[in-house]
Amino acid sequence: MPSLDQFRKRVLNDSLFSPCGMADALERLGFVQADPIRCPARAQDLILRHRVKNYRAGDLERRYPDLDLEECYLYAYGFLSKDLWRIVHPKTEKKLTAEHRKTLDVIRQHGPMHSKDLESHVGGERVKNYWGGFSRSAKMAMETLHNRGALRVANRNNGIRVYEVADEIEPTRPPEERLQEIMLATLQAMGATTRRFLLSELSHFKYLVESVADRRRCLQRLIDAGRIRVDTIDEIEYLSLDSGRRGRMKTDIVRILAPFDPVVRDRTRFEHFWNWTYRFEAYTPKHKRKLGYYAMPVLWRDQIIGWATAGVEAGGLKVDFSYIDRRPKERTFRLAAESEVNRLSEFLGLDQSIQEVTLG
DNA sequence: TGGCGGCTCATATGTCTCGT
DNA sequence: ACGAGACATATGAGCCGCCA
Repeated sequence: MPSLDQFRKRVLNDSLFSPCGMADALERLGFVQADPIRCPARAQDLILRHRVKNYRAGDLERRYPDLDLEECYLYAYGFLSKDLWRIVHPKTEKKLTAEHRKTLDVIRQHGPMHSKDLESHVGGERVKNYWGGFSRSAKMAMETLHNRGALRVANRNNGIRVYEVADEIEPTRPPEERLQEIMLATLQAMGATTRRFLLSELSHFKYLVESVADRRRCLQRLIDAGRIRVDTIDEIEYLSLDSGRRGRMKTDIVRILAPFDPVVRDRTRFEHFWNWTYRFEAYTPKHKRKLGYYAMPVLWRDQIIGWATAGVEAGGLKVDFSYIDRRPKERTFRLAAESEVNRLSEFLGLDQSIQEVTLG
């Protein structure tokens, strides 16, 4: 069995592969989580900039229509291949309501549509949304139909979805196999994780396999068949896919990671790896925050040493670093941190001459 | 026409309780 | 002990309408 140190390096290496072309990176990840908060950029962009050569904020949104991608809920909302999308869908066979059928007809007639344009056809009352705020009913209908697989996101306009009618999908494989494919894809995207985390992340796939016990058995069969590898580190059992690639960890690199980066997402694994509790506090009340609205973990070599917050002020990037323990003393750290801030600035298309960095 | 207020869109995690 | 489900929580950007 590998030591914690070896295992952590392997997980980082697998996830933070050398930057390549967009299509290759998307294939290697298989899924990229989306989040709309821009502080300083959307989660999908922050995730991809470490893995795609010369990535600029917004590239995924711009290239989405050509990349044969879909937006869909896997273990979270995000971007995935059409193949994987066809495994997630179709969902339950429940009949659509009259309102939903009408919505679908209108979009079929008019082609790709913005929820604003739909309002004139099906009305747009103000209704309570899933988040407790308010949305227009036309928008809600589109969201429901998208979730059911009847609509797809054609593209985004300034981050706002434009929907079109999706091709009807026939279930090609038995539900147990579909769930197993979803499990493998999730492991590929997230990297090593525990049975418990994987099963809880995928618990909404009840429409494929109803009971927890059966879902657990689906997972066990993958392990027994040797398709999932098991490592026990400090008595914690981790499941992962064997990528077969053994690159060497790039040395002397500082990386500012998104709150939903695959390296960060499993908070329990994060805690085990670095013995520090990271929290995403955008949705915690201001007075209870400890790290900040959108604190991003900072990886130095293979250690998480603290967090950074970033924002744009007067056209320039402003980054503040904070440390769990203390700032690494080496000069190489300062250079690497400055170089990461420059990369972030370039990715955002900002003027580097008005940049402000507080290294702490 | 410039500025401002207000609304909408985008979406997440963490914690608690209750039932098995 | 664990899973399900309810509930609470935030803010930047863009757009529209209104008024000075």
